[in-house]
Amino acid sequence: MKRDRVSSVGNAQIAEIFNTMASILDIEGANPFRIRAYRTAAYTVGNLPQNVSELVKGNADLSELPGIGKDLADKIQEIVKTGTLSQLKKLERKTPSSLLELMRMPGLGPKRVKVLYHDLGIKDLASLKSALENGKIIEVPGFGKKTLQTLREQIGKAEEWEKRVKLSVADSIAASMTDYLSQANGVRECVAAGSYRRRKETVGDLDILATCTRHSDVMDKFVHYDGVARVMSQGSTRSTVILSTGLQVDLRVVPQESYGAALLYFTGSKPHNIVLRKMALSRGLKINEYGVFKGEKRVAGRTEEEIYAKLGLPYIEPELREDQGEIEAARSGSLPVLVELEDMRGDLHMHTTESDGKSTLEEMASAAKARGYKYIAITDHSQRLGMARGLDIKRLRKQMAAIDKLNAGLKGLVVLKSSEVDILEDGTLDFPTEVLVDLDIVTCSVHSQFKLPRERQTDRIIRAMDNPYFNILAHPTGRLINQRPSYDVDMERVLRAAKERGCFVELNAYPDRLDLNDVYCRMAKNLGVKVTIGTDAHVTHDLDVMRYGVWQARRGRLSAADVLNTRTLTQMKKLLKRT
DNA sequence: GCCGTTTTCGGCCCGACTGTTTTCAGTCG
Repeated sequence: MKRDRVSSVGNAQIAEIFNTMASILDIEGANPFRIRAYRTAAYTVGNLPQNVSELVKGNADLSELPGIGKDLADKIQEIVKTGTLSQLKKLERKTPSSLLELMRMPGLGPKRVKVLYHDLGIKDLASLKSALENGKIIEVPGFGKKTLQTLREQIGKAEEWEKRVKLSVADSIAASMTDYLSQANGVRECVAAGSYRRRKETVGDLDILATCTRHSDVMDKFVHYDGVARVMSQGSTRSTVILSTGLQVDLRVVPQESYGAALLYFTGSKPHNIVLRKMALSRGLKINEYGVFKGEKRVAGRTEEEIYAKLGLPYIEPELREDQGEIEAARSGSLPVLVELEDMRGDLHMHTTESDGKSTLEEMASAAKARGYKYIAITDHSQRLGMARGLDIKRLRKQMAAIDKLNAGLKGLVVLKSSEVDILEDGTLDFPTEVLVDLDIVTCSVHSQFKLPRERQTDRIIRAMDNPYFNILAHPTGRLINQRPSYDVDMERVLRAAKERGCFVELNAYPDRLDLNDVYCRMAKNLGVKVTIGTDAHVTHDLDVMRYGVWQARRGRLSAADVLNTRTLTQMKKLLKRT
């Protein structure tokens, strides 16, 4: 099958153009629903598990996508064909897109940015800075002393706005804060909601929800938490603080009977909640964070299940709440049963002291056994990766013998012989066939030449898969969250190639990687490629990062059946066989 | 700009807190 791959317009690029359109229209004071339409479209396109460029080429009807009508479908066509949007260019002549950087500033929204631009010609952060210095802004209506104070404080801290922390970081902060707040007087429930509860790979701010008795000091305790650098706002039911790490934390307190409604509301996502609220309205009900109401009367709200039930829906797992088809699936009874940590029977990616790990083969094996695993694969690096003390053939053979010896004395756990084999620049593997044939599993990854053009990088990986001993593509995109972007690769083509050849892709659970991302997990599932969740552990306690991998898999809608290492060893070995 | 078991026009989710005012707009989630 010949595939057209000239397009370079990605979904993210289209989404960004629509978001820019929305913000500019917002500043111009356009119809708010028109603005929302652009944002909705950006969201839809940005989270789509297919490449929109491909859909355009296949003459698909884009207006069938949710929130996309004829007009936006045409605009997508234009962007795919030309890389730009003429209407955006036109708008930018009147309202420069540099104003968007002002909008990102805490306390500045569209209305104020518009006033600053029209009254004082402030069009970016630099001109705002000089205006703050020469005292001009005080003459503008709506800007008082306090606002200026905040702006002066924030202007030099652009890198801190909207800073998102990795899920693992949010996880530990959430644990210590909910622990601390639970000790306040009269606190009943206390949980972290928001994108943390939806297990997004990064978290912008932490949303904590508490229920308590009437005279609780939980709010007071919250603003006096040790790590608080600044109290942004403090009310009786909601407060916001900034921690010294820069993370924003919101605490919301509601009565006991509203717990479910508040949890639902605070977990989001916003688009998910909007759909639920609309559904409620069509049934003559109203949903807010206090409950489901029929007129003045609360008819549900204690639990989330109760609220979904009022809408005729089964419970929807937080990881699915993105308005990406989960509500339709709930309605039709086709929600996936998501994989759980308890489903995991083994871990197929870990290192030992033989390469760059910190624990020995025996230590890794006993730690895995303690976690209830039935099998693990030892995947030390191959010879090319000198930096990580990659094993040459001689050392690998020696390790294989050591594994045989270990297995002979092990009960309940099987250690599989494997290697994390480098994919060389020309797509060949770092070990010859006579070595690969003796391994139980061959895991392969890209550790060099990250800057290859998309076409060549994709071809390189697929050529590697042509090797009949190739089993698993590890950390398929090579990205490090907040540190290094993915190398340029056509993941859809890689996944199709994996499917054709009987290969698997890894969801690397290491918190800095979480690679595959959720969108690619869905793509893999849709294309019928099984995913293996591996920790890439370099020390025994790293085995515990499995839960982040499982969370990511759940966001990717994977069920246990979609995950290779939920299988028994026998079942897995059968699946690994390439015919 | 989207959308339709009430609708092809007239709707479009809902509430808290702040600052600047003096009854509320703007921002945020």
